[in-house]
Amino acid sequence: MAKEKMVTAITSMKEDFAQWYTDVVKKAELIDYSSIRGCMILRPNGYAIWENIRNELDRRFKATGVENVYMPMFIPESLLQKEKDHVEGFAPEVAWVTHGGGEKLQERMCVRPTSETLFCDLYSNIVQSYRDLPKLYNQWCSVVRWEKTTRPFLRSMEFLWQEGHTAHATAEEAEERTIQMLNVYADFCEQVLAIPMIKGKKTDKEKFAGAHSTYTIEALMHDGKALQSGTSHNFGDGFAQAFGIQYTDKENKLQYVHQTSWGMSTRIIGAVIMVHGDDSGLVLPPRIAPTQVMVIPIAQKKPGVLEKASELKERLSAVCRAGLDDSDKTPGWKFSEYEMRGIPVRVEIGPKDIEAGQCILARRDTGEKITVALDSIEDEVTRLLDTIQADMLARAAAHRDKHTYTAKSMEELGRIANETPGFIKAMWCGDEECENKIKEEYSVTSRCMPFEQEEIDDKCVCCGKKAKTMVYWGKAY
RNA sequence: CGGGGCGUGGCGUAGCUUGGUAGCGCGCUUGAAUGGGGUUCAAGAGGUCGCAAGUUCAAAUCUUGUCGCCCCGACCA
Repeated sequence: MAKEKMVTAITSMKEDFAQWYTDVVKKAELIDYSSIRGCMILRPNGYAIWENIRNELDRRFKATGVENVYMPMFIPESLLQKEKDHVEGFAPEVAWVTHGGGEKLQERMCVRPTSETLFCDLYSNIVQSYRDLPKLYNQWCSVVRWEKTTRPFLRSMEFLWQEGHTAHATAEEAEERTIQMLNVYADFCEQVLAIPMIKGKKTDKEKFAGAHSTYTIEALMHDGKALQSGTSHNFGDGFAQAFGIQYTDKENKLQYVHQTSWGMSTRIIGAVIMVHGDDSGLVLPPRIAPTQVMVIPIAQKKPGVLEKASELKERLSAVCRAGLDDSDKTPGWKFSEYEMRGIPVRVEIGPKDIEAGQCILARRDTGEKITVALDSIEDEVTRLLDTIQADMLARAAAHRDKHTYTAKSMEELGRIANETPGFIKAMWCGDEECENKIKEEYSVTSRCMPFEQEEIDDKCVCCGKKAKTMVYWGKAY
């Protein structure tokens, strides 16, 4: 009977994946909807995950020499207009400020949809000499895009992210940095979020507005849809020319800088949910979980139980992020609640255990329960958290591999797209016409041209002409 | 922006076709017994039915408008 109640709380993935997703974000109390259209409230459970992501990423950025700054949230229209492709790409989805203090503004300002233009404006002022380079700046902020339809984490009108903006003396250095940051993202996702990524380059059609080239990491969700999880752009000297960012080189010649930008947003939390979650709710990888271990006392009013549980929590706090629920809810209720919230390990301790000098550890990812001696609890929990982290990555990788297909013909590609959602590897001639045709016919888009290429065939899957690259195709969020 | 669905105590809903002033479950509060998978019993508190106009003696119910949310497409991190 208890089980029945649990499954009614969250729609099963199989029944309706979209509804399952919405149920999880709400029931795990990650977000709440706000009274502003398309904007979400990050509640403590959700924001804590973002804080952990931010801390971990920030540490990794700084290890590569990046410094943090903060830019204004408003961009004057004239500044936004400077780079042609960039405006065209973003103009349809910017929010405009037209009045201030009751007065109409002489020049309207947009709320930043991204800050390339502001960074370029800054760089044009502070870069004079080759000695001023490189500039490796990053900012943590929110941006606004006037989206038509929104979903928690995946697409909201305002979202939190980081945007890194760098300026370099040479094209080679810029390209190197672009790839370096893509690798930072991919490593972070695999090691911390336990999400395996496909690294690759976007086709011209899919690249960022104003970019020379865009690199991406792509993940596969449980329902077989792809999610672009982070991007790194090489701008070449396009923005530098538009904004006049020039420096004097060693030969006393004026040169344009070469720039990059790279970003990861709260969208990545959507990936964590959709890669690891199950019908009981969220499943958090230990390294990102705000609470890694929750101690649940059984029969807590019996003498000595709460004291022992509290002592256990204190001991565990020395080796991990531990919590104790001593509320007067029943144990069964607590079990379900913390499963829904995705806490990796649960410790059960009751009178019988105390007498036997042991406790029970339950894994969130597999549901497995083991009995361990209280004496060695720190070691056992530490090891179990590592095991869970590794197993989650392995499972996600196995799922992705199982749902990665190859297609040698349009028919095959179409059949896979319609019947077995996942990544589809297929050869491509490089012609945008073929790319468009595949999208129109099967509503799959090119996810990326992976760094790890395979020669599936020598012909383009669409037109049959000589193939240039292998492309990952898929339905995307 | 197209197509579909939905707004009724905190949450989930019944009532709407055929107008007569709102019922149920969960949750919440208090007390007691429980406690190893959402425990049981008892007593309580809580709603201008999304908003605005209109029709009517009378509107949750009918009409019009409006706002919002969810899902599916087209566009984007």
